[in-house]
Amino acid sequence: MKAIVDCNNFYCSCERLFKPHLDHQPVVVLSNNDGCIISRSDEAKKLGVAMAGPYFKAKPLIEKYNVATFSSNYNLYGDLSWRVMETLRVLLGANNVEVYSVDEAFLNLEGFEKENMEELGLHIRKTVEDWTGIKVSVGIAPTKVLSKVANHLAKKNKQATQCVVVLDTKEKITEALHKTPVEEVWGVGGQYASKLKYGWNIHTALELSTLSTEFGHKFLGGVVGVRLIKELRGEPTKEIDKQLTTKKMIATTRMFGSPVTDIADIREAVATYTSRAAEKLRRQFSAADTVSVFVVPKEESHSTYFRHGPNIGSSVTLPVATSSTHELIKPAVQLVDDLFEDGRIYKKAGVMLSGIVPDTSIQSDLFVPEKKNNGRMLMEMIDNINFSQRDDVLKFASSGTTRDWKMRMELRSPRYTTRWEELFTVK
DNA sequence: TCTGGGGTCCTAGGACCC
DNA sequence: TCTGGGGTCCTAGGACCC
Repeated sequence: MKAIVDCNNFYCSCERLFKPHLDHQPVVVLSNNDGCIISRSDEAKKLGVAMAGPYFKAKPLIEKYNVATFSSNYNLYGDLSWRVMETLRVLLGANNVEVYSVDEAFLNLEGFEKENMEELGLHIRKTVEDWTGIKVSVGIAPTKVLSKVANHLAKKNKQATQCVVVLDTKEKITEALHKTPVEEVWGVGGQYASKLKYGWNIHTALELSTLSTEFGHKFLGGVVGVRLIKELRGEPTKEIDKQLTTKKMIATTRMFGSPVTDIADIREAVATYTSRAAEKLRRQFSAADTVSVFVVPKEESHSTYFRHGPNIGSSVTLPVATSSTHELIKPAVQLVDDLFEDGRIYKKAGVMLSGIVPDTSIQSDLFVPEKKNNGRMLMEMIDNINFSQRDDVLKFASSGTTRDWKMRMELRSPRYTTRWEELFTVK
């Protein structure tokens, strides 16, 4: 059996942890630049605040009902996420925990099968809440896709289920699938959902599970669709179980806080993003040989639908893969100079690292003199200090200090758990 | 006026090779 | 009169996830 543990309204819960007076009050958390709403408390959902909708559109509703609103505080969320995942690792063993996202983890429950699954689920939920203060929902079923279905049902009816749903018999699975609209199935997005409903009159997960795998192959993304249907039927598929350990691409991209016209600002931003991407690279003990940079100019929008402008990008392949920040910054900034056009207004830039290989087996190049690996120790030292603070305390000079392009974060709460000077005080 | 920032996988089609 | 077939690698684009 497999389980998914999912934090309830994670970012909102993190904010509430230090503001207990907000329990049972509507709360929302905004994306970078305070652009979109990315987390809503149950109360905010009930008021009709739209998920992933732009903040400015929801503002009248938010002000009318006095919804508590926060900018994203990733230092806080990252630290609490780490605590939740550690708790799961203590409970089930690190090998049985697959962190899927900041607020979700899959659990392998083989070896725990003999115990009562319901009890196990309740125990997990209670322990995580006791140790971290974060409420979670648990879905348990034979496959990952079905455990997601179980988790949805747990969240939909928190009172009755106590946030734990187990699908361990054919009858329970059939009933659960019958109650689940097709668009709520993990792996069915907007495109497939409307095709299924309006094209083929498929409305529930149960109906979807009865379709042939050939149908899945033809209309739901090839082998992806085949896996989806099999998993819904309770047949685990190997590919979906494979844990992703090292990333094949690492990106850091941001909208600017305000539009930028000065190449110096873009150079600084790209240098900063490169530092961040290189850190991610070193965290997974990898090196990269390809650096890509893109910029996005601001464009007039005439359509009523929101569209991102085109990315104008370019990339360069280095003779040798590296994970050193300074070796990656140089080509990245060079690419900015190639791409930048005087007189244009830019709203976003990004850096992507690819051609990723393990750091230990970097292919050496005959024509590049072998370097002493003294940069590595420096990098590790910087990473350790910055990680302990969950922020950049140390950075490269090319990242700049003026930061005209930096994000807006007007409503951010204190970094309670990672900064001494922002510790929570008890009166 | 104001719409995030990561990632993944898959397919199709073109270039190129033998 | 006759004009293969199979393989690899790369890129772009589409779909999905949180």
